[in-house]
Amino acid sequence: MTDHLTPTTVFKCLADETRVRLMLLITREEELCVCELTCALDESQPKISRHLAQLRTCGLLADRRQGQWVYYRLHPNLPDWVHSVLTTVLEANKHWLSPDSKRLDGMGDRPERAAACC
Amino acid sequence: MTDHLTPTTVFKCLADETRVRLMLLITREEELCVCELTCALDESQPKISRHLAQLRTCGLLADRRQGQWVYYRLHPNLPDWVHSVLTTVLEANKHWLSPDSKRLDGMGDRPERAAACC
DNA sequence: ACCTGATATACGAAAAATCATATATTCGAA
DNA sequence: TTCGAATATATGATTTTTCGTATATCAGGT
Repeated sequence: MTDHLTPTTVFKCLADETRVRLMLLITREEELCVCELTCALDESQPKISRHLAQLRTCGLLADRRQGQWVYYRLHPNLPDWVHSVLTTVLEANKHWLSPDSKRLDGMGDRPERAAACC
Repeated sequence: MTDHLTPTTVFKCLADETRVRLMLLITREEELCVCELTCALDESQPKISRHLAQLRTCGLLADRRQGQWVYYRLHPNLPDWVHSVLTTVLEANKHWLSPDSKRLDGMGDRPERAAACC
């Protein structure tokens, strides 16, 4: 499903400020819910949701619903090279991402993370 | 000059089929002139030239004129992470690039490469 | 100076991406 | 079953990209 990810497709997905930031934050944090991402990027909810949907449709992200929250993570079948690109970019651009990371870290009332269980 | 390359800028540059192919070919071959790239991608000269200009303006490519030919190479001051992304993508997508590589390898009358000298 | 091949740019037109706003859906609690 | 919080989608307008074609520039040879 994510095997037909061509370089063009992947780069088009990342060719938007909102979407790169989303992808890098998720790469860093493993899993984040929509409200956390909305707060981190300080953008409107529909905007964040629309971009997440696009990343999910392309196969870069996978989502999981838990109660009222929907958590997004890197798609488990992401090709190695895509994963490698993301971590490389993240490592070299932490400063660029820091406004978002800070808002995320300073966010109160973050929803409890509970692994799919019980 | 290429230090202000943000992830967004870089990915926007790569978010076009023609431009990724150009970048990956140049990454593989070190240096190529416009006519070689035009032949490899099998596209019109103005189209190739326009995309090369865009990549040069963004600071991803540098050019050098030698006689009637203009050679393009990765910009010498390219940040490490950009270089790393390019080689990663290239290694993992040789098959995807092969139609272009083949046309390039099969091209007759390729202009002589002469290092800036004499 | 003139011609030719290689490359670059200008100019609309057409296509694609993005956005704000409004509205729908879904879940949990009351 | 009604309500509110979290998330998703639809819609139409606006902006951005991309393209084909025509034209300009520039170097080398005659």
